[in-house]
Amino acid sequence: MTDSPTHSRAKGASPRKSRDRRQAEVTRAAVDVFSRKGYSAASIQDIADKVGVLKGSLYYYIDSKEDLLWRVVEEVHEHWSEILAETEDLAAEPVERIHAFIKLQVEWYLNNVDTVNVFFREWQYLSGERLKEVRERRRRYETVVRDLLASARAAGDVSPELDLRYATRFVLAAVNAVPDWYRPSDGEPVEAIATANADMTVGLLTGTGGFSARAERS
Amino acid sequence: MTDSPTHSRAKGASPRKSRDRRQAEVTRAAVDVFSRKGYSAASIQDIADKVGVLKGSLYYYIDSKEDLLWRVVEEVHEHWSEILAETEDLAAEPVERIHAFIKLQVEWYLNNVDTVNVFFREWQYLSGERLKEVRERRRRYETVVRDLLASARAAGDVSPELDLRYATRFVLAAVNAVPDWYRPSDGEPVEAIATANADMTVGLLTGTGGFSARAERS
Amino acid sequence: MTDSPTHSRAKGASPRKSRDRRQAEVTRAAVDVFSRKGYSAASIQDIADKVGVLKGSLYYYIDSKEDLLWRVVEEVHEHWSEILAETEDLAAEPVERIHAFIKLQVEWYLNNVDTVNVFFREWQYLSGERLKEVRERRRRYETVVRDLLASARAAGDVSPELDLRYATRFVLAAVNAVPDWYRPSDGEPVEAIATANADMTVGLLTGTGGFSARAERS
Amino acid sequence: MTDSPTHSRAKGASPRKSRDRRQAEVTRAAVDVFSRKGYSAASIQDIADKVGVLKGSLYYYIDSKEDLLWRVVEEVHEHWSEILAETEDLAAEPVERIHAFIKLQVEWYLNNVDTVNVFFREWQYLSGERLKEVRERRRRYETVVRDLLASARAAGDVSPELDLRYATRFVLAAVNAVPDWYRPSDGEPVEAIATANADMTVGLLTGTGGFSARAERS
DNA sequence: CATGAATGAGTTTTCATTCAT
DNA sequence: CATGAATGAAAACTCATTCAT
Repeated sequence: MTDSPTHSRAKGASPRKSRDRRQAEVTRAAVDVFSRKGYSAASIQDIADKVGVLKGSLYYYIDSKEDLLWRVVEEVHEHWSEILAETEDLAAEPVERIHAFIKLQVEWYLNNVDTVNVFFREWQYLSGERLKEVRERRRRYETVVRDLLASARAAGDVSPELDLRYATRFVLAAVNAVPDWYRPSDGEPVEAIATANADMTVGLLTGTGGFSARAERS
Repeated sequence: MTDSPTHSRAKGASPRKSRDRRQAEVTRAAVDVFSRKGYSAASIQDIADKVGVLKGSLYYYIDSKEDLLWRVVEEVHEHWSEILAETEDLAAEPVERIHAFIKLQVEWYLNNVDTVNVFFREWQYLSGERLKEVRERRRRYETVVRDLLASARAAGDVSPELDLRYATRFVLAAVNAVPDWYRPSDGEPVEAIATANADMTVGLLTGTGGFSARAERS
Repeated sequence: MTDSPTHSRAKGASPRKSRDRRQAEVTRAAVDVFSRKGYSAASIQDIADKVGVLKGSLYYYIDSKEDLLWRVVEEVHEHWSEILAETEDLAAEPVERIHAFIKLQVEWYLNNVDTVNVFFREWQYLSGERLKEVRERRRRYETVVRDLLASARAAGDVSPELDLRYATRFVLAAVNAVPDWYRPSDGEPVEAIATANADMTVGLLTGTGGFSARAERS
Repeated sequence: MTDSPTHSRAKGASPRKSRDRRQAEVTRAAVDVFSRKGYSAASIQDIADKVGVLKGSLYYYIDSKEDLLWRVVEEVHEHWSEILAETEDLAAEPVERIHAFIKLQVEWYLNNVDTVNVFFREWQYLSGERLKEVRERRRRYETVVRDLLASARAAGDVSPELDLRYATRFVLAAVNAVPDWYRPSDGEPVEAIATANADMTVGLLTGTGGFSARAERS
């Protein structure tokens, strides 16, 4: 009821920081549990166990289970904002921008496999305003990618007959599918995978090479 | 439509048939509910409501909730068996067999979007022996596809440097992703999508064409 | 709806007899299941399985689950009536009548272990009038046994200080406990056990011998 | 009655103690309900009602219904361990040790009639490892009793012809049967019953007296 | 007689959430 | 901040019983 911050901060960081650290810890635990069990099947208990506090104590950091999912989703949203901005800021030919985009995207996805997997598999369990927001973000994200492709087409780098709808789906599928089969234990360097993927996809779009070429390049 | 094989049943189908019909009805309801809510979040109640019986009555047709998921999974397994057999029986060049395989696969996936989606999203919720079996089936399925690609490589239709692991994943990702974005309401004919997909993927593998070429062919 | 007994009796016994046979079969199955699982834990399904009919079909032979328990109880009741009558009819000294009673009782109990076990363990699950009747029968049974002991005391065969309440309980405990540890597979002849038990108990009452003497006699 | 060991708890006991008290309360309720309805027929609801909490709340204290039964069983197991140790520690003649054992046993059984009744009637509903453990404990318990009798025989206190198997069963039956007919409301002092039972059984074994003698001694 | 199908009330168990201390 | 305790709604599943055919 009465908060005396000075008293409780004898040693260690500020309470603000400590709280943030806890928050992050909780989110990380949620990502881990959700990615292994799935959002619906996971229980608050599982996450509390992972964090090492009692179930009830979690509610100091969250308002609801959905909250936890929302944070995961927000992480991806934020990343999307950044990557789209970065890509747009790039002073380069459309095709190169596309290549950069794919590479960055795959790289981040691979470095955050669990987060990404939870995002793609579970976002539909959000409700109300939040559900609407994910839908909207996804729509915008797709639009940006489509625009990217459109500008490449306008620049004459890809066939003028390219069906944008198909191509967009294809590019996104190629990127999104990666965390589905990626196993960190395989030891393949993230960067190599990302480059290979970008090379290949761009080669596909421009007609300068497909699979057969991939090996030679990498 | 209903044939009464014996004279012993004036009206109504044989109990055997009626039961089978019910069973199928229940499975269909399960596919529908699971695909909309996800296996974990779906309740037996939901399915009973859909079928129009009481919750408890469902258990006349099933042994457990997992049973329902299992049936969905089995449908896909059976289809896989068939399609792999069909593909192998095909007296044709490897590349053509690959093309046929992809086309058949995409076609069936699109005609059974919900079933396929439930399969790919929820199979992990199976337990025990069943879980093992899906894993095993998936492994075998992948092996067959890889062998298909290998024979195309051996026949000289694709670059000898093709990395089979990558290529297999890629082909499967392309095929599996389709039901993810397909909306029957879009009105695109299933066959066209399937052909386009097969054309494109084969083009990719053989290096004879990528996206730019797709539009020209179709 | 229409019963045509003549039609269905082409071969085999009269429908009446066939029905009785079925009834007995059902009761036997019930005894078996109840004695292994306990009345509450046993399901009608278990019994139907054992008989080899569908659950619903059982209800042609019974009105309720309790019915089945009741039949088992009645079997014991009938046996009690018989044995008590037999004992009373015996023209012999009280002590000999007691001896005969115990021997007969143990013998029958051992030949009907399951029935007896179900009776003693489950009678309390009866309800209403039936519950009252078992209580009453048990009371009467005990009274008769007590009277038997009383007459032995009156005849001077046992100490005049014998506490009838104790002695009755003791005799009954000795008799009732037998089916608890008896295993038919042990191969001990029923009659030997019964005689030993009777000898011992009578020896105890009359003070002419206890355990040490048992071995010598048998 | 409640001691507050530290000053940190103005009112109410320590959480540890309070929890233990609740646990005990729950177990007591279970004993009561199980002994009246039988384990299978009793419902978690019944027990929750008795404790005065909601059904779901019970699961804060237990893991499953079987858990409750297990606690009852454990109580008896622990008592057995103690009584067997006490008996073995006794520096006395075998016969006296037997007498002491029976007296202690009957006394405890009578002071814990419900617990004991639940134990003997319901232990078979345990499953898995627990079921095995009860069986093993029962076996060991019987072995110890048999050894007790064997040493009495070796000491020459009982007939060398005593059949140990019979005698063990008999002694146990006599002891175990007591809670079956004991009604606390009858007002008979527990100690008197225990002594009488021990006297009688020992008398039987040694041949120094049976029923007739009991009354004189008590 | 027997079956297949359904019912509906009840069972055990889980779980997100709350809140006084 | 954290805990212990409780809540209450909902989940999966069971089962005695009924009944039209």
